[in-house]
Amino acid sequence: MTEGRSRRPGPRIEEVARVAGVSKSTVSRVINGEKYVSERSRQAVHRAIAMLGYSPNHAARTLAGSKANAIALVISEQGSQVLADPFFAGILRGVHAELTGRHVQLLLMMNQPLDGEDQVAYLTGGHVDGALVVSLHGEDPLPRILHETGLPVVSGGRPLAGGAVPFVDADNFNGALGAVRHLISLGREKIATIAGPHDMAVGMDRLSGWRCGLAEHGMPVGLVAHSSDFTPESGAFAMEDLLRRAPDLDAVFVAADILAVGALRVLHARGYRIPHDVAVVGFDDSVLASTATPPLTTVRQDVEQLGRTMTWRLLAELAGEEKLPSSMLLPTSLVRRASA
Amino acid sequence: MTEGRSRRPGPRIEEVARVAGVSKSTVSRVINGEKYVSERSRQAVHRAIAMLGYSPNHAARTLAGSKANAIALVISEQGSQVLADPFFAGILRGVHAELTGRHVQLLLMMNQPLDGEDQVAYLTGGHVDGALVVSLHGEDPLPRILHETGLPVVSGGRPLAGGAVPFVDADNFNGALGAVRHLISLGREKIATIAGPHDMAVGMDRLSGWRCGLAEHGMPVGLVAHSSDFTPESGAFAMEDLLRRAPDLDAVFVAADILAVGALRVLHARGYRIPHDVAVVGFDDSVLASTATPPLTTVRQDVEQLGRTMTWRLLAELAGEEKLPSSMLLPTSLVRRASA
DNA sequence: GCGGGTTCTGGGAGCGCTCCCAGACGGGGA
DNA sequence: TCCCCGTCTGGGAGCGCTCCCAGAACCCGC
Repeated sequence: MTEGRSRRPGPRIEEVARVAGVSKSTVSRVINGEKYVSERSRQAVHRAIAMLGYSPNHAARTLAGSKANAIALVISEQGSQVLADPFFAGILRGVHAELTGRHVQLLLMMNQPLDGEDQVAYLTGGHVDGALVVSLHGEDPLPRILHETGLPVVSGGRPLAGGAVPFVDADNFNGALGAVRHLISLGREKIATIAGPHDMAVGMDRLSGWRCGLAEHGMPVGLVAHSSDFTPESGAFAMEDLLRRAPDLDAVFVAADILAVGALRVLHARGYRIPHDVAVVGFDDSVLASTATPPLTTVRQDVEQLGRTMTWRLLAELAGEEKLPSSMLLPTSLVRRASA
Repeated sequence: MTEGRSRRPGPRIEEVARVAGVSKSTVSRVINGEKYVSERSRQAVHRAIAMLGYSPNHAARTLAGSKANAIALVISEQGSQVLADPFFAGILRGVHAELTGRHVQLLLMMNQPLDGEDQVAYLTGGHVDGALVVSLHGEDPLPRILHETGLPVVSGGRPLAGGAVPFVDADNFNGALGAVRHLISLGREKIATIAGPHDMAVGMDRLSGWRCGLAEHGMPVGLVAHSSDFTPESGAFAMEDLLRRAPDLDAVFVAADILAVGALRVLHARGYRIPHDVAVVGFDDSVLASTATPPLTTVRQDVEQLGRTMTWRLLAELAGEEKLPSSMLLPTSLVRRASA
C-alpha cells in the first residue's frame, strides 16, 4: 500500500542468492531439498535465509511449479453432526499439527450433498496435490471416485464402498473385542450390544469385535440392536428393544458414547442399577463419557492421532515414497470408569 | 504429468477471451466485478466462462495482484479444549459457509503458546488479507496486536484486552438476563450463579446479566462462585461452595453447560431434587444440555451464525465498505427443558 | 466546431518462483 | 590420453494472472 503497486514485504529469493553468493537456482534447490548441491552452498543458503528471515512465496511456487503445495481436507457430513463435532475438531487438530513446518496449505471443504461433481472437478483440477477424506457415512462414493482419477487420497475411517482406497482408522474391531473381554472378566454372562447404523463401517467393525469376543467364550451372539443414527434418542430406542427381548441382560456394549447416554437413561428409568444390575461400556471416550451418570467405561480412540496419521500417509505418498501400507489401524484402549 | 512440464488442466483466461471475442484484460475486469465494462462484453464473457468451465487460477491471481485472496482463522486455545471442540466446529462451519462462492481461501492457524511472534509475522507478511481470531482466553493480546499493525481483524467473542478491535459475540448479557428472569418467573427466590473464570469476557458478561436480572427485582447478588476453567469438575467444586454458603438456595444459573453437568452431579449427590428443590439453567445449548439428567434448560447461542457473521464483517471491510459497526451482538434464546 | 470529460478497450510488463538447458569441473575406465 | 558420466552451477523462459498505460469512442456544454 506504500507505493503505486503495493508489493508484498519481505526479501525475495534473489536477495537470498546474492547474500549467499550463489544463483537463485541454487537457492531454489536448497529450499526444495534437491540433491546436486554442495555442502558449502547449502550452508551458505541456510545462513542467508536465517539472516534475512526469508520465507518463500506460496503463490509463486505454486504458479511456477508443477504442484499445488496444498492438500484438501474433505468432510462429508450427511447429518449426524452430533457425532461429527468433537471428532472433526480432533481430526483437524491432528492434520494441522502434522502440516506445520512443511510448506503445504490446508484447504477445507465441507460438502453439501448437492455439489458432488463440482467438488470432484475442483479437487482433480490441480488446485490440490492430494486429499484427505473423512466420510462418516461409510458408503460415500467420494473416496473411490477421487482415487480412481489418480488423485492421491487417504480416507479417514474404512470406506465401505472403498475399492482400494488407502485408509487410516481406529482399530474398532479390537477395541470392541477388548470391551467384551472386560465385561466377561467381570463375570457378566448375558451381554448385549447396541450397534451403529448398518451403513457405517465403524459400526460394523465394532459389532464384529463384540461377536468375536462372545464367540471365543462360547456365548450367544443374538442380542443385537441396531441404532438408526448417532443420537441419544436412537440409543434409548435400541435399549428399550433389548430390554423387551431380554429383561435379564447384565451388560451392554454400546458402539458410541452418545448412544450410551440414551441407553443409560432408559436403564435408569426402568430401575436397573449401573453397574450392579447392568454394566455398560461405550466407545469414543468423548466428553459425554465422563459427564454421564455414572461416568462411562469406554473405549478410547485417539482422534487427533488419526488426523496426524492420515496426513503423514498422504504426504509420504506425495513425496514419492513407495511400499507404503495401503491401510493402517490405530490402537484403542479401554478407559475404566464407574459403569463397568 | 502428460507432457514434459505438466501443466494444470483447464482453460486459461486467454481462451475465455478468445471465445468471448474480447481481450484478457476485459475478462479479468468481469471476473473481478470492476466497472467500465459494457453489458455486451460482460454477457459474452460470462457465456464463455460457462461454456469452457473456466475457473481462475488462485496462485496466479495472488501472485499478480496486490491481495492474497485468503483470510486466516486463528484459534487461540490455551487449554480448555473441552469447551473449544464443539464451539470450534460450529465456528468453522459458519466461516466456511460464508466463504463458499467467493474466491477466498481459508487458512487455518492454531497457535501453540510458543509461536506468538512467528504467527504475527506470518499474518502481517502479506500471506492473508485479514484474520478472524477466536480467543477463548479473553486477555489474549493477539487481536489487539494484529489490529494495531493495520491488518483487518475480527475477533470472535469480545476481547478483554481488545482496544478497538471489531468483534462479534453472542449477547451473553441478555442471555443471562433472560435466564434469570425465567427463574424469577418460576417463583425462585434464592438464585445463585456459577460464573466462568475471571479472565474470560464470556464469563464476565453472563455474570453481569445475572446481577442485573436480580437487581431489577431487588434481590441480593451475593451468591456467586467462580469456576477456574470450563470443566465439570470445576462446576462441581463451585456448586459445593455455593451449597456450603447457602444450603437453601432454590436456583442456579450456570455460565456454561459443561459446568452445569458438574453442578448437577453435586446436587444429585446431596439429595436435591431438580427442578423441585433447585432449578438449574445452563448456557450454550451444547449436546451436554440435552444428554444431562434431567435435560438442561439452557441459553442457546448460535455458534455457526457467529462464524458467518464474523466472516461477513471481515469480507465487508476488505471490500472497502465503510461505516461498518465496530461490534455486533447476536441474539440468544432460552431453551426450556426439564431442569428449570 | 472544439475541448474536456467519462466510458470502454487492448497491449504488455512483471508478480516470485521452478525447471529446463547448457556448461564447467572432476574422477574414473578404456 | 581421451571420453564419458556423475556432480554441481547459473541463466533465463514462462507459469496465469493483474494492473498500468495509452488510446478509441462517445457524450456533454460552450
